[in-house]
Amino acid sequence: MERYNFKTVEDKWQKYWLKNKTFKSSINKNKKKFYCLEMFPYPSGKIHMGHVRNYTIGDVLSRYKSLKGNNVLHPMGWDSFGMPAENAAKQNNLNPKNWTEDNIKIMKSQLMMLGLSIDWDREVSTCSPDYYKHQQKIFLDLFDKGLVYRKESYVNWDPVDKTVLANEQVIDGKGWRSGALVERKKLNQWFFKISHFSEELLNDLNELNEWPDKVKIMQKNWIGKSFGCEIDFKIEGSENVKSIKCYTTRPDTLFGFSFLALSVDHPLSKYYENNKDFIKFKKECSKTGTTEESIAQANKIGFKTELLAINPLDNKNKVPVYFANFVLMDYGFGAVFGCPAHDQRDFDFAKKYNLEIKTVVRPKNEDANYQVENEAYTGPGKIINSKFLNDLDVPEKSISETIKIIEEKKLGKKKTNYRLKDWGISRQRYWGCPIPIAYDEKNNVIKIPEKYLPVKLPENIDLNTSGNPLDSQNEWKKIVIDGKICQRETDTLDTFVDSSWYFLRFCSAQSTTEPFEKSDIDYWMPVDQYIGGVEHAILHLLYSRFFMRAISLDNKNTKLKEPFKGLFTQGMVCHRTFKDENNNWIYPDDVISEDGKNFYQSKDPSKKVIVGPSESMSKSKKNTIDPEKIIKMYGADAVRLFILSDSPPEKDVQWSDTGISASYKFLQKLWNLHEKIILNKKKFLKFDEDLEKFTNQIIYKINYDLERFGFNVVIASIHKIYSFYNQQINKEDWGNNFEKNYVNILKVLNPLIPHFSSECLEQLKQPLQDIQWPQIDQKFLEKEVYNVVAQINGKKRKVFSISKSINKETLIKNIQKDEQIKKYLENKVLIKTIYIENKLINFIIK
RNA sequence: GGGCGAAUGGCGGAACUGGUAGACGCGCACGACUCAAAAUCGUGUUUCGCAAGAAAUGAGAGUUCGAUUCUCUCUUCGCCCA
Repeated sequence: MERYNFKTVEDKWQKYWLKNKTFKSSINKNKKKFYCLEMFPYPSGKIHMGHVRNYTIGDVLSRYKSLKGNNVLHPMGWDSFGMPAENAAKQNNLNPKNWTEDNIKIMKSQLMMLGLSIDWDREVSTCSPDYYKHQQKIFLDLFDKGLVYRKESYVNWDPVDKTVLANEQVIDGKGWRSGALVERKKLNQWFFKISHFSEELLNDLNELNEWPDKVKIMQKNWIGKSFGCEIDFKIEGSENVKSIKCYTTRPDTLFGFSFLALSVDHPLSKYYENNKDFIKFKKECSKTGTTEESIAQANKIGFKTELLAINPLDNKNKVPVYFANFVLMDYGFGAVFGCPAHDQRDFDFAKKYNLEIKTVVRPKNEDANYQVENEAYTGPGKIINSKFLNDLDVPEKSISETIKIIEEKKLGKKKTNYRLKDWGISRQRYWGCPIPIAYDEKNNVIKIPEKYLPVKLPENIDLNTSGNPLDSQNEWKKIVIDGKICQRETDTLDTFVDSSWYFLRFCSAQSTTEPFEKSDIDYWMPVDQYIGGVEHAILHLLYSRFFMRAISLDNKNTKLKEPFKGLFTQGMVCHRTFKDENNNWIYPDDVISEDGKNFYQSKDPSKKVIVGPSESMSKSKKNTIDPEKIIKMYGADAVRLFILSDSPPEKDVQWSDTGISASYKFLQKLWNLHEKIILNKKKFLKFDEDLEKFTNQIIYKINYDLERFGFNVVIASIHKIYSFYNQQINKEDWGNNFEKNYVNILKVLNPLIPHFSSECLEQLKQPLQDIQWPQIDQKFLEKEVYNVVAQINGKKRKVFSISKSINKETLIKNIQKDEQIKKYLENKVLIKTIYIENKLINFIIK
């Protein structure tokens, strides 16, 4: 017998699949299609275990669906624009394009090593002009539909690096690279009008019944629909201003009104442009970041104006008007009324400026003398101190009743508001898709005509300039359109744009003229199963849903709205963390242990290593395991088996060395079993019913578990298969149905350990084209003997093997006569007998 | 602070719509093979108890003949949002 040599076997089949284009997909209307997509990777250098898990899940599913007779589309590409390339290029004096392309080469070869069933003919890379020229077309299409616009907006500005920072590059209010305090700076920027679809994006979540509820709830909260009311506040104390419009979700707290706060960008700010104190205040405000979180955490500051706002429900109630740093121009009208007792921000602000804090809501368990003290009360209760609003239930009645009154008195009107803001897509970066726009001498916006597309990135570029490197590309910026000399837009598109339609491109990856073709997306879309990390639950998925709608809007060819029919979010891959005495992280590779309890540095075994908790693998904590190294050591099938075996796929999995080696050993055992089977020369005479039953039942179970993503349970079943068959081959007579059943088992193994399965099937002279999932014979699924549990007062006392044919009365009688049961029943009164067919009998006695 | 979810042996986890808790794997123990070790194979392995048996699914209550599963309260942890 030979040992299983995974190297030669895996290499052989990977070459075979590539050469035969086994996974090439094309439209076949006679077959049910299945579009399986995993979130494509950013080509950062090497694949990590997270990729291995993600793509293994997708691959098992694709192969399984294919065996089930589906026409499977399983493509792969590269999310290859983005900052890491630009940063790496800066540091190492390289070109981002070369850096990216080198990484793609490495990562592609690594994915090949995993034996994935990918149609590589459809490979796309978002940084390739072949891809982004179509994206520019889509941009112009959305522009024509009025879904793209330009406006002044704030960015995070690093005053030292003189560059715009993404939110995640701002750490504790400082630039991640320079450490400088980040400022808010206004720039003219491009936006997608995602808000046009707010209501639809929210409502249609209800139709996504193959999405995890968790993700739908997150999206719902992100869209943040709220009902409220816009109110006109009359203003005293100024010639210029007669009223200010506010939006509020809590009109019921109007009697607690003690100030009105405006955003520094509110139109009224123009009257204070020459006020030195205001200028100073505005500058102070610019130090607050642009995220909601940073604004919430920032110290609340205000600039008091001479204006007074009048409470629309109580003319005698006149309060000061402030400009305040916590009010955003993007939300409502950039003006809020302050009710300190029932809003924590307002409370903080009122405390600081000594404003009145008037309690108008009491919790249900307090009386009307209740007073808010150390913090705002935002919970439910009843209205107090509010004249005609008193005693209304908060929030059920109070808000709607107040709005009714406000509308009757014509003081304002009901309004729906969304937290979802339009999507800012301008990035002041080089390594992204150029925005196909230019400006003429009068700064008018000019679309770049289609014949000039793609707008390609210039290749020779100095990245070590401050700000956007494209700004200094004077030659590139110049373009003549219809005889007019124009300047190109130098901002590039947010990389989330690239990933918002790549699933469409995969359907027509080869089309040179169109981003995608009607016949292709009619057949392939939507994605039947999308698989990826939960970290993309909001932005990427929401943007893709927006894109599908934006493209479909007024489009004769497609009306599709939801790109992803099914969504699965997998958990992370975790590993223990290690540190040395000086609190430096250490790679698992540099750690040794003999007993699994005490750990030492492999370079210097006298030095102890401190073991930390298991956390998701990350480069910064150095708790990573290199997949390529592991594949080379144990083989792809073993890695696939392990990554699926230890935890359910939606939960985190712990990487363990003993786990992967167990998978490797198990494959050896399977191989030994296979060798014994094919070397056996025995004649098979009789039909073996036990074998037939076992095989049918286990395949039925595996099928059921695969459908529900229970991969870890599937692998438990495979272990059972091994034990069963290993016992079978020690029998004298194997049964004439042995090979048939064994071949079926090998087919079932194919999605999970494809190299191994293909090799075994080939040795048994099985055809390798169009392998079909075995047909289950229902008659072998039925059990003839059941285990029936006998309980006394709900407590298990004995288990009986009962044949199916026996009737209820006889069964109960027989069990009552049983020695062990009898002793419990003696001298007791039998009150009730509960009988569940083929499962249990419960005697209730007293 | 809000939302969502989780908690089961030494460890990862299993248990269909409420019906034998601990499948399967790891680890550990013992045995076989070996001069020995590794590898491999076999047996055992929730806890207490010699046993019969009893207890046990984060804690506490409830519904039920019967609860890991349903309801409520609490604790701890994770994720997302703020």
